Amino acid sequence: MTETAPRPDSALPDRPSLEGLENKWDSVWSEQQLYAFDPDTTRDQVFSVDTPPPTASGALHVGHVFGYSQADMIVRYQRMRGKNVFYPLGWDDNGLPTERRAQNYFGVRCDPSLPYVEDFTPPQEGGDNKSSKTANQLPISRRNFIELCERLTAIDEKSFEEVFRTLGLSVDWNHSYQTINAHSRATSQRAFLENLQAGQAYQSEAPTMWDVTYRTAVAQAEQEDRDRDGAYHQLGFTKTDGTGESVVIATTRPELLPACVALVAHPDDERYQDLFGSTVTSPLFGVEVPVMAHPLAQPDKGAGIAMICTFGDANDVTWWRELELPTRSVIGRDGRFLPEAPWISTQEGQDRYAELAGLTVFSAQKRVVEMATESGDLTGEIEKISHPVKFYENGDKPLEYVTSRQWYLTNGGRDQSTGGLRDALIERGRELTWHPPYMESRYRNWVEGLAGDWLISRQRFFGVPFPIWYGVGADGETDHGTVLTPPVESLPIDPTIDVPAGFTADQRGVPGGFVADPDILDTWGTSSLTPQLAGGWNSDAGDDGLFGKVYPMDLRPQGHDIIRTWLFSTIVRSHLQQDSLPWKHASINGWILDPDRKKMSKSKGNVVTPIGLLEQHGSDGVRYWAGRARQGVDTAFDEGQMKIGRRLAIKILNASKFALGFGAAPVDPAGRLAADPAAVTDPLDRALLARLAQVVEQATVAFDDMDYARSLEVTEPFFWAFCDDYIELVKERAHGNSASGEAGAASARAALAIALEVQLRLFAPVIVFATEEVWSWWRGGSVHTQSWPQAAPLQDAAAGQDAALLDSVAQAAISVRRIKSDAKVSQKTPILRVKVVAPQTALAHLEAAAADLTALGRIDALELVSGESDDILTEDVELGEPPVKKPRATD
RNA sequence: GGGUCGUUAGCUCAGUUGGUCAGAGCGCCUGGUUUACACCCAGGAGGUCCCCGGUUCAAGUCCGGGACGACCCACCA
Repeated sequence: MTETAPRPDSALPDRPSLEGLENKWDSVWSEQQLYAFDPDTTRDQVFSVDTPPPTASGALHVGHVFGYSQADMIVRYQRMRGKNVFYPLGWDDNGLPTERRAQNYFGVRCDPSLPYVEDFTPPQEGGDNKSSKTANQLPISRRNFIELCERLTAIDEKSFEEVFRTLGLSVDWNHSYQTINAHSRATSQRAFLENLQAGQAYQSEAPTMWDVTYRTAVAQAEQEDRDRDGAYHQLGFTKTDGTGESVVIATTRPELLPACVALVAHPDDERYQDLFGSTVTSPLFGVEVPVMAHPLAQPDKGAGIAMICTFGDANDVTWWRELELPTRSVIGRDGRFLPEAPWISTQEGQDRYAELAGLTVFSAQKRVVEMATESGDLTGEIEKISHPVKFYENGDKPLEYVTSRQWYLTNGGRDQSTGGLRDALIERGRELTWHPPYMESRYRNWVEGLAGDWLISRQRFFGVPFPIWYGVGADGETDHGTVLTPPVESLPIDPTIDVPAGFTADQRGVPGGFVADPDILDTWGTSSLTPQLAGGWNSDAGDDGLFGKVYPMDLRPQGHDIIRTWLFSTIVRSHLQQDSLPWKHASINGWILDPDRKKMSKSKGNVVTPIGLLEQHGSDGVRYWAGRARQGVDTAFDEGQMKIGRRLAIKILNASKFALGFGAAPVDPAGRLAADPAAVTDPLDRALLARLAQVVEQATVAFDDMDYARSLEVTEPFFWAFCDDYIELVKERAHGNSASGEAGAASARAALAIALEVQLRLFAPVIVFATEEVWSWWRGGSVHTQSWPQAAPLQDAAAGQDAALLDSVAQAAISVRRIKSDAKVSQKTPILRVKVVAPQTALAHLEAAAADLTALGRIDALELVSGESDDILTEDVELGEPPVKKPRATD
């Protein structure tokens, strides 16, 4: 690019302003395709970013703005370092949030039994209230429902993109993707089929955590604990040795009494030694169950002896499996008691169970307690407690264990052997470079604590269907052992519509035919593949294809709250699929806390929507707030910081206008700097460039470690000193009003141009709009595609001048200014005479810059003398008359 | 119960490998209509660096113990 001299003053705006810069520059960047990935490239030239796609359903959170801004700073730095940046941003529109939003927005709900309706018009559009009551929603077919979901996500994604553009994210929108579109569905299905073939995906009929509201299985990563009130109920079981003695157990789930399959105590518990191997009968239902020993039983909990039911909690599952107990399920998929309990052999027991059939868990508990109170089997006090209960993170009823056939993907939870999958995944965590490094331990903790493989099937509608069918036997029963798969070329498929090879549509569901797997994949089952989705693994995977040029990605930016979910599941998929890490670096951003140090979240009603902030403080102001926060550190929501950022952006505009207004600087023949370094002859000017070289070095070291905050932290104070001290000092000289004449003016103008241009580059990753605006006043192209500044040319221009000169002069300036502040007179007041006392080293500096210092202080007679103190002091001051004040316009 | 992070000025936070590290901004106080900027400028006051030990010539900084706060995980009979 050819260097251009600063344009004449007329090119500079009279009153520069931040208003409207976002729209102005977003349009230009978009039109010029400034952030477009260049496909003609090799992997080593590329810096690729795998951003977790946001869920476009619902409100955009200020946390998005925070984290995405930070990632964008790292990306912009890499672009300026000459990398060919691959920075797509997709939309995670696959899954439950979209379903729920579509239900509210259109006033519908999915009923898969209904037929598809052509040209369907939903009962409402734009609803957002609490019309989610099922009764008010129109039931529609699955296909109609999915069409509405897709319509809604298109609307939402458009508005999100507007916000991100306004924020100044340097995303290549040409490479945007959706996790529910055909390419993503095909990719997800192909990955699953390959997992299936490799034995990494398997089906199993087992007790799983089940949400009775959504009627779907729920994976470990989607569960959370909530404190709920409960109570210990003491129930007496009767010994069968003829003594009629009772064994009292304590339970918080008395309603599960009919599902009891055994009692269990610790093998070393002396109180129960005689009972092990014997049997007891349950109260109310009279079912005979064995008393068994197992080390998991805790002598100090409850009564020290527990009833095992199928299933109340994770211990029940363990005991049931390890003690090889029968299954007696009482709770159905709708959370209500099942109609029959055939293992109950007494008529009295059957009559009592009949009262429970069809009841919810809550009602059944009430009824069982009543019955046990009447019969006298409930003994002692009911002890109320508060205890943690597992919930689906989106649900409002406790999870229940339900036995069902589900699909699992290996994730190390069951392979804890040395050198097994779990170890391999922990090792992947070590390979990844974490920013900040301590975040790795969160990953490791989670992997080490996994209780089982990844349950990836969901009994929902809007999502990626399992691309499989099962054979139907001659008896009409589904044969889950016969899994029929489609060829990869046919993906994506919907097995409820498409037909497996070798069958015809009329064989669906008939003996000897086939039946579709009715489930969809966990939304993480697709969103864990974002590097593959964005990188074109399933469409452009050859050595010369896109995937070979961008994968593994360089950077994964995300919040620490989704390390255990998104980050982990993505590592699992890449490990299984590509035998590699999905990315080299993970940059982990913190959370936004409200002023009370609580996490900001929708449910707490303290969420601030970002668009208003961007308008009020300017995108540069908001980005500055994000840029001051370090990676991984939870950060207070602080509009004060945004105001400071806005002030900085305005200052950049004003200072630039001023620095460029002194007239044209000599052109650098070598073209490496904004002006001719040979013209920089004044010691003060050289000291400025020497200091700036140090700043460039520090900022570069910081950014190489992805530490945008540190870079900003060294750049910002330099800039303020540049404005308040340096510019003030050289003002007169730059105008040519100095004894040094034209040579002195040329030196100042060159130094101003060089320093300003370098600072614009240093600020560009953070303050994207104001820097671009200034750049456009006098330079060609965009600041965002310039190279990151280098220290060496600045050092050369400084010609060995010690940067400390700048500090000495700044200190002297403070002393001189203090004279007038203390005297409470205007800084314009002349100083007739002053003696400045400085240590020997500083004295030489002051002598070199004496002319600029006298201009700054309006000093007539300046005497520089050597002193003992380390400080720079003033003596023998004689102030002149303050300038005449103009009379005020009023009063 | 296990793990991780934090505690520095009224507030929000920097303080690399122990040696100008007692810092910045905001807020506060005192001044200034200074032709780049009143969305400004100049000057100033403010701190037992959570506590207790230890290592060292020297400790916000390293080690041990503790307190408080935040988050993740586990426990749910």
